Amino acid sequence: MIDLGPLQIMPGEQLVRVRGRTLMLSIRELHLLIELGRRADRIVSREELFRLAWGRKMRSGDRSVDVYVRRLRVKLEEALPGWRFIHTHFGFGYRLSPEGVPTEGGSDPSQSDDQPFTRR
Amino acid sequence: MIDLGPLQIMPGEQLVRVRGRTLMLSIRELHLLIELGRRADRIVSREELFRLAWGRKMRSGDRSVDVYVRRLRVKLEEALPGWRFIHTHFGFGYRLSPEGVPTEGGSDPSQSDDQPFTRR
DNA sequence: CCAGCTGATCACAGCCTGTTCACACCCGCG
DNA sequence: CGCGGGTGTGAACAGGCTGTGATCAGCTGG
Repeated sequence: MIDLGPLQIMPGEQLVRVRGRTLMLSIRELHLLIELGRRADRIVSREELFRLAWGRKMRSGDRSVDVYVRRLRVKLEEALPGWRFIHTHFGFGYRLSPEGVPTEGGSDPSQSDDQPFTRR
Repeated sequence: MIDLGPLQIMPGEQLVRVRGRTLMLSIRELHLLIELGRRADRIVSREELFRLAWGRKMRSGDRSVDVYVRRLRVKLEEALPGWRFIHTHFGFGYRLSPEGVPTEGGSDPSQSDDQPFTRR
């Protein structure tokens, strides 16, 4: 199991939990998140992400990864308002790492940091 | 990995961390910082820095290095208020070496408030 | 056959970045 | 003290890269 603060990814169980609550994800969304999770805190290129989650080579110009990242962001934001999980590295790819916001009644710092100190 | 106190440069991962938090840098900023890091504590001329980070010869009069040094300074200051990393050597070039805010050195009454906690 | 969902693509808007300028500021030197 | 050149900064630009909403077709269960 991959434990990322409030986010828990269980590849074996084929499910993801946020604060104990199971996230409803489609198979693609799930695989994408799992692969991102396996490389948490590291930058993963679109090509590699596609190869990992789709199992085949990405055709140049394919925006599928972007679209699914978007969908994951929506669902994650919905599950944990104010947190940011998937970070864009312009020209490189994406990186998964939980960043909570300090403006939460009760706060849940877990193990990661909070406060993204650079725009975006 | 290049470990410079609170600053960790990971050329392989294509990312830089400050106190464990990932710094959001553009490709140029990243390469420039990496090359500076590889020569930490040594003075590197603009020409060499440009050649290393841009991969080609610097045209005379090109201010790119200055501009990117500036941007790096802003992001580093933002990530670690009060610290100084990139030092200018007039007529020679730049040198990277982390220096925590010196509470000595004489006059510095205006900005005595360097570390506002650990950023909530 | 219909309704609901999901994967795959598009097209367009908007953001980010690498470059260049222009001008203020600072340094060493005569 | 006045210079001339080096350095610090803020902005403007053109393009490429991403974010996003919508559309379409294939499946599946009812």
